[in-house]
Amino acid sequence: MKVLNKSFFERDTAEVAKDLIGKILVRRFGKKLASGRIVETEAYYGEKDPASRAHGRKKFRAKWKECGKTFIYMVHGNWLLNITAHEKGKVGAVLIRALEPLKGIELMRKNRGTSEILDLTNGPGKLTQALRIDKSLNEKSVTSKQSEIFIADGIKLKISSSHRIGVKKDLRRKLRFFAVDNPFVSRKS
DNA sequence: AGGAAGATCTACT
DNA sequence: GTAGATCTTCCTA
Repeated sequence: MKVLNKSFFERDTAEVAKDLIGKILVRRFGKKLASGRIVETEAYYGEKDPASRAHGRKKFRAKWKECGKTFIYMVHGNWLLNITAHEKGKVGAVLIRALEPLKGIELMRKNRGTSEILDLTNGPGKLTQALRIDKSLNEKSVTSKQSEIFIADGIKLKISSSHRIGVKKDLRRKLRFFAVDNPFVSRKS
């Protein structure tokens, strides 16, 4: 299993978001691993993006400086998982919106309290529940196999794009990317 | 103290 | 498929 290195994340945020489709998100529990294929992402920019957490907030902009790190925060009672990714001198992060469960499915079932596989990780708040991701994993590097959370190379999937979901003030650009015809994508269009 | 935030679940038409 | 309650942390007053 090949782990993505830091340079992968040091590119334009939307490019990284698109390229993350088909990659494998791995969660380490000591020696045990749980994993899922990334099938849906969204790109968030900094000051020019009104929907971004970094918008108008110096504190976050400073934290986003380094690429390839987790950025986790709570919205409506759900933890959402982002990975910082941007070109040098810019600001941006990629939100992981949905996974296709690969390993550790039993564990995910337990964490989610449902046996329905399609319902385990088909949403940003759901996948963090399934993989037990919360604030304690904030600002961890995802570029090392030893990390509690990291991203490995995967396969190429057919990708489509759309506008972001749930944001009040979206940009004109389409910044959501998802795998075509994958049942784990949270929404069709 | 109050409200907003990248959502989810349930209960209906 | 839509509508409403509820979820928990952080930011602003």
